Amino acid sequence: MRKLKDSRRAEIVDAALLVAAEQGVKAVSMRAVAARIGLTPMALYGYFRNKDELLDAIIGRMLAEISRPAADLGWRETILHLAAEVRSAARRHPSVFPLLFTRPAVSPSAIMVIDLLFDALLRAGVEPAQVPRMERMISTFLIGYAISEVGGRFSEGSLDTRGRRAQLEPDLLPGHQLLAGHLDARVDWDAEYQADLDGLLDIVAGLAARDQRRRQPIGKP
Amino acid sequence: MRKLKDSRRAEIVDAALLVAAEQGVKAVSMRAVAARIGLTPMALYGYFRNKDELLDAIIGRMLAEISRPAADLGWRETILHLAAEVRSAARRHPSVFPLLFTRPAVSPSAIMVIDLLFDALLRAGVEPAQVPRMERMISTFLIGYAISEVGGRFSEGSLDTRGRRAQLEPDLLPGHQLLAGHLDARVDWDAEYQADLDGLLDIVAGLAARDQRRRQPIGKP
DNA sequence: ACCTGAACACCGTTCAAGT
DNA sequence: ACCTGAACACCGTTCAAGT
Repeated sequence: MRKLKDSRRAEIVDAALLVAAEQGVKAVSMRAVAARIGLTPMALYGYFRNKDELLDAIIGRMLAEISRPAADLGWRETILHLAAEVRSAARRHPSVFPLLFTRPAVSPSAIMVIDLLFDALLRAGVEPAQVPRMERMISTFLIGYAISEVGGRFSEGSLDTRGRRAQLEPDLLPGHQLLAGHLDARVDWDAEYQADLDGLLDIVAGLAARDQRRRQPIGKP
Repeated sequence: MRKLKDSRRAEIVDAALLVAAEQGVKAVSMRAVAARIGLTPMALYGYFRNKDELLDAIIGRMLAEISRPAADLGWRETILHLAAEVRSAARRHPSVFPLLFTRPAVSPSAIMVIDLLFDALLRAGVEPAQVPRMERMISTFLIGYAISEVGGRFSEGSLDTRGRRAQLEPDLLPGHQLLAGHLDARVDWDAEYQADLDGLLDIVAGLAARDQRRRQPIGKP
């Protein structure tokens, strides 16, 4: 039932994703998307109530590419898998990814990721009451990092600016001179992501250990 | 020199900030901003090359409200001060803040914050080579968290969705049931921010301690 | 130096109409 | 059921002109 309607919907979302990839999110207009598949702008309103709903569908489509981690992975490996998937989704859809921070995550695929994180945190031994907080922290980091990497906040321009400042105004702040050599260094994003993520997972592990000690009376191993 | 021009510029940025506060960033158009101070849209092009440059000026204006931490604060307190300032800037300008993640941070006020973080991390004892990475991690968290809080990613809607799902599909994922009671709980953002930030600062402290041990041969206290 | 008017090539969305 | 046409109230930006 309504299979035709669904495939039309998918066709529209695909077209929108293409327009975004080729000309940026700014260029995703009802008119441009419709034109790409030979329709009139008004035809889209049979499938999406308005443009925001179309944008939400694009987000959902992008997150749908995230693969489920194998069920036999440990909690740490599960989170690492999801982190890698989120990051590669961002790299595949750099112009669309920033939309994630702009609207609440309600698509089925977003909820899948959240649920998998919940499950991993519970398996890590984090107290249930702390699990939503930890999930928020981890997903904030995952999305924030990916956006910064693809969206330009850490772009070459800004790094250059920082490095140049260190050379031009050496006594700006005590210690800034010390950093001069490191500010313009080529960044190894993979290594940095890994290191930061390890740090976060250490927080999780530490919290879990503390929670377990509390639940287990002293003396009982 | 060119004092008149500067004050006109400031007047325009103020107007843009007002329009954003009252009707959202979407409503910030050259036409609307100009109209608010009795000008023609074209008059703005004497002060800003285009709309993007006006948006950058808005970001700079918002970050300029961030106060410098007292010079005698410890590294931890310095970072906590900046974190609180960033967060309250986000709460003061919820519609404008998300722009931060959208463009590189090159305004003088953004650079001030970055420099102060650099300085704090050096004082914490973090190896200079690790300082830029740590700064990226902390600022990613600060901005990401603030955007999530004000921008709707953690909005009531999405929390409701998660909680409702736990009740409707109890066997969705093992353990999801355990969380049901916590998903709809009212979130204490202040406490959560504080706790997460403490976790991050612990990473910094841990890294610093390791770096210092390495620089200091064993046996020498 | 600072601003305006008119114009161009776009937007999202509503409504009524077509097949 | 699915789509189109015309219209409305908007955009950013260019160019030439005004004072």
